[in-house]
Amino acid sequence: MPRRSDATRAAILAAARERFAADGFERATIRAIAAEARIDPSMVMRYYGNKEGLFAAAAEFHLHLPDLGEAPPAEVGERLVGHFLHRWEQDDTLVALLRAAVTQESAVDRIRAIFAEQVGPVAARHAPDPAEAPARAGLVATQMLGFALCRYVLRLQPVVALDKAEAAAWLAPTIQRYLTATVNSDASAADRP
Amino acid sequence: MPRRSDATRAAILAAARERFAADGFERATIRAIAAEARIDPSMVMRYYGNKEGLFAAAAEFHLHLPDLGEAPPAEVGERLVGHFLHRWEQDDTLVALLRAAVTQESAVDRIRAIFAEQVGPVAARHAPDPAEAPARAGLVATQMLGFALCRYVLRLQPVVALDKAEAAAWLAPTIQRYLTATVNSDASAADRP
DNA sequence: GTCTATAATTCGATAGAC
DNA sequence: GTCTATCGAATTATAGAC
Repeated sequence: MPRRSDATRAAILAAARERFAADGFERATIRAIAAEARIDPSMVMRYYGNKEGLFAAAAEFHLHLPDLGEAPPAEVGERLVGHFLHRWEQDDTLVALLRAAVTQESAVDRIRAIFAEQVGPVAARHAPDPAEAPARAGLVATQMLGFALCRYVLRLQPVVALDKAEAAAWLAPTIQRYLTATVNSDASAADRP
Repeated sequence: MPRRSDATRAAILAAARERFAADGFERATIRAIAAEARIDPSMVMRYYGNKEGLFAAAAEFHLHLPDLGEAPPAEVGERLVGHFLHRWEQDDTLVALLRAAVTQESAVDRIRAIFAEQVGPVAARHAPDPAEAPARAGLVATQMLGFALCRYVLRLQPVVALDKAEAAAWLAPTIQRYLTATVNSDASAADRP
């Protein structure tokens, strides 16, 4: 049953995501979050106990990956990259997680879980050997999180300048290889004109 | 001319790199850095003015990339990846930069400069069109910084478990393609068995 | 050069009136 | 549920004795 305070709670979480994403865990103050939500700081404590609890609630995140089980194997990389690029711009949660992960172990745990539970199965479905799924999901993480880091946190100009189609064209073959390539196959494919 | 206090300054910088790398900019306190350097906290202030100045001094970083001008074009990715993997384990500076970049704009500037000034020329030398060098260096940054993030900061188990040879085998073709591939060439090369 | 003492902030968290 | 007032802790930074 919806509580009367649900609107307030939602406003707090939205403000928290915004501040955590923009400033990181340490610099985002409860006072600033409360101000942005136009609410009293003590309400935040009342609802979420402490700053860590607030972050945990704000950093709830699902990739909502589509079912790639029926996708043509050759298009898995492309579809996964497309979904990632789209998902990041829906809200600030992943950027907040990324920024907070530097000092908050709970943020790291969340990111770990996302790739293990949400990307892992995709890797298990498409890897030559399902036992390699964790390693392949990890490699996907290095590229996708690295892209998000450079684009949204570090704001490296050449990376920010890429539009989504360009970014997808560069990243999709990488992800495709991490998910499906046999070790050392195609290791030098890129060299051929 | 070397000052008498140079040994002290070096000890402070080494301790600073260690604490910044382990805890990030906010959580690494001047007190803790001074304690690790076995020196009085006020000395740190005396030498470096403030925490920001200390960080700037500690985050001086050079990749020391070898000259890849004479390298076989097909091996540029492999060599660059090998050098990166080796360089990270020499000291904590890059990890410190990565951790601090979340809240310190000066750390971001440093990272930007590293890729623009140190990786950019490699890209300019080997890209089909030198005008694309910044974009290609940026793509290299997404993968190499993403790998460092997952391995040293987030410590994702499957990524930590890779030994250097395995990591290089996976990453080298990616970097090779970002540096040298014509757009859309080899986009589906990884699909072939 | 080195250390003590402390100023000046800032923030998370709590107590309690209404 | 909401707000005021404030505590207590931690930190950067400074002033000044030795």
